[in-house]
Amino acid sequence: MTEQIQGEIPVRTVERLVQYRRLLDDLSARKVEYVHSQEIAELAHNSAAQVRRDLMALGYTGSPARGYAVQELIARIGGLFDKTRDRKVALVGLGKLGHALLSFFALRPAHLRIVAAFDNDPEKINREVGGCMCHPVARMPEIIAREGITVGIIAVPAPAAQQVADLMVLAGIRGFLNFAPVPLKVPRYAFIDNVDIAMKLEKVAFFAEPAGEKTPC
Amino acid sequence: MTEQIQGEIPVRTVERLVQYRRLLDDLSARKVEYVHSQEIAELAHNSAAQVRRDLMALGYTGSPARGYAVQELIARIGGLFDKTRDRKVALVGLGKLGHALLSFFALRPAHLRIVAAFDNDPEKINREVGGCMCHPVARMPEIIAREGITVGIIAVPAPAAQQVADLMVLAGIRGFLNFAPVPLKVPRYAFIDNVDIAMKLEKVAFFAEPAGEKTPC
DNA sequence: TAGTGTGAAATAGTTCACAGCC
DNA sequence: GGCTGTGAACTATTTCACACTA
Repeated sequence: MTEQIQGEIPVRTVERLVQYRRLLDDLSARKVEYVHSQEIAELAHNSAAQVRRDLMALGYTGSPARGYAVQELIARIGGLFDKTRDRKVALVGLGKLGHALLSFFALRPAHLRIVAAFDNDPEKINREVGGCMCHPVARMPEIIAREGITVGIIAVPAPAAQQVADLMVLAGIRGFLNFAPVPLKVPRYAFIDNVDIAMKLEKVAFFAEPAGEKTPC
Repeated sequence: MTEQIQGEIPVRTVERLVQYRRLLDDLSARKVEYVHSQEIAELAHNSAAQVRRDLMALGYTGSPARGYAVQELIARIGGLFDKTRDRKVALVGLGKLGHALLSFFALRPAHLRIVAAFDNDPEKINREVGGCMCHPVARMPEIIAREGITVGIIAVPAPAAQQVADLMVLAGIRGFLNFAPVPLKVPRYAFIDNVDIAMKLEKVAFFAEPAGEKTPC
């Protein structure tokens, strides 16, 4: 919907590869050496054909007899994401959500670090929040440029989101993760993905049929 | 991917309708009475044909001359989501993310209330967190059944997620919003949607091309 | 005459099916 | 014999195009 592709690998495939990597790390920890598309498919809840397609996108080819070498696959996927290794991330908006994201991302994808946070609340400015200095939004262009940040997380209220996004584009951000519940306009060469949590919850509530008081299969 | 449809309205359409409702509320606040598909399309960043299709799903038909009546549309979309009005929500997992979600949802979709939170951390049990009592996971079935909760948010670490989901299904939850980075298995009659924030960030980083230091259009 | 409703075309994405290999 | 790689079929979703209406 709001995702402009620019690589040759489809967005969906990349999503699944991230997922596969987790599964493979898990298998690797359990000393599994080879794995078949079927097994990955079951773990990831999709079809074996899909898995094969996705893995083919890596240019890695498995052997019919033993399947795919776990270590090799991890290396391939790691190689693909290697270019994201030194990407720095900026977070704008230190409300409840921004706060949570900050502490959340402090741990999870180890190779992506939030190196700067921005907010306009005087209470927060120039104080360290979750291991990260909070700067005023006005200093954003300067700091983003200096640090060479290319990825930005938008966690500001909806009315401010577009303005913030524009600033970030100008400052050099090329990838956006937008938590504000509005669609943002960014240039074609930037990539944006939206996470609309409130919408997701409404959707889930909508499709949750309480009538169906069936017993589990 | 992990979304099992059971209504007659496509999932994507529901997502967009939630979005449209926000836009319409906005227009309504600005005393706009009629709106054309074109205008909604521009605000929502998609095509006019798409908007017309989506609105047709409501069974509401606009007039060529004036377009769609804003109030009427709001009423229709409201009517569609009316069945979600009294849905109660349970949150499992009061880590950083769970905490943020709790305070986030305390405000946002006013008609969906988190009425119970669960965690196994003795530090949190039986204390009020963000206006909501935190109970031990063991009491989940009892409380969910008593309160008639049908929607659940899973914000526990990945290894515990499936187990928690199973418990919730047994307790009567029929809609899941899963923040754990693992695909969960739920019965066909339950609806599940995943929000994998870490994956999203990796994706954005992957597609953010710092090379493209082009000037904005 | 601009804008709607909708069939038809186009496109994207997923699954099927089978040749080839180990 | 079972599994991979891949063209072909299929499905879902979006866009196009145009008759129709206020």
